Amino acid sequence: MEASSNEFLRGTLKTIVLKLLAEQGRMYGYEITQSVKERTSGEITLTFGALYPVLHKLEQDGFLMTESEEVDGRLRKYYSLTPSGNATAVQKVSDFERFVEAMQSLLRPQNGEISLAKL
Amino acid sequence: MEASSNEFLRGTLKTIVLKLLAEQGRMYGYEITQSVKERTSGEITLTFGALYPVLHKLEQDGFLMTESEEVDGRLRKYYSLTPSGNATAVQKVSDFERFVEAMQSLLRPQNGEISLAKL
DNA sequence: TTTGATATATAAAAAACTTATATATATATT
DNA sequence: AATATATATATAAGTTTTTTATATATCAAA
Repeated sequence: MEASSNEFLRGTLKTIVLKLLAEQGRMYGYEITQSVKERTSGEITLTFGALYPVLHKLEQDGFLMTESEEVDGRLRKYYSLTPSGNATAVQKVSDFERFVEAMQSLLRPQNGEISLAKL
Repeated sequence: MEASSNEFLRGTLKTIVLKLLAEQGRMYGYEITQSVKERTSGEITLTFGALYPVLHKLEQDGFLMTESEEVDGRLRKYYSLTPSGNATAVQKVSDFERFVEAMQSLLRPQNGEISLAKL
């Protein structure tokens, strides 16, 4: 019953994180994984081993800032966007949309394929 | 003037190659790079360093078969799909479309963002 | 003759991701 | 009381994928 690890996720992780933070203001790591799972009906699952390194990298690069809070005796590390993180979020979402359009022009059925599908 | 290397291309290379071969019947490496560049108006550019290893890998995995031909004194290695390659092509294109739908549900502007964009 | 287009290929390095592991608290179940 | 599950972050080892650089070779055009 495991959601098969998605090869297409490669390269989109930063975009997802930046976009969710742009939208939500601030989130903590665990919350991001849950949010992605829910909103995609389980289609996309972020693993912690992938997420945390990405969060640290984005922080290093000056796109994110953090504040730690103790909630119910557990530590939460909230991430939010810096101004340059915000700009990058906008850019990356737009880049992804352009990429998908380019992919559609490759993956759209061409000439002969339609008739085959009609059989 | 270089097309900036596209991070989103990660993980989609095999899908692109399989789909083009499913559509065109047979192609050689160089032809694949040119076709992708043209059809995406330069948006997606496959590098040879990435393409050839992928072609070899797909051949190893039994998805592609090859025939070499000499054309104008130069060697061309034509690739075409095996039956399992054909099935994989169909599967991967469908997987990619599902992935894009999932991504849309993450990247679509939510609640507050629309009004911000309207300012 | 040298540049650009055509054509394939590999090796070294970097980047990204998976899998496994570690730690710790709270709640629900047996 | 013990165990499992959910919450929460983190890192290390290993694999895969991709980038960048390099090598080889023919043909056509400037």
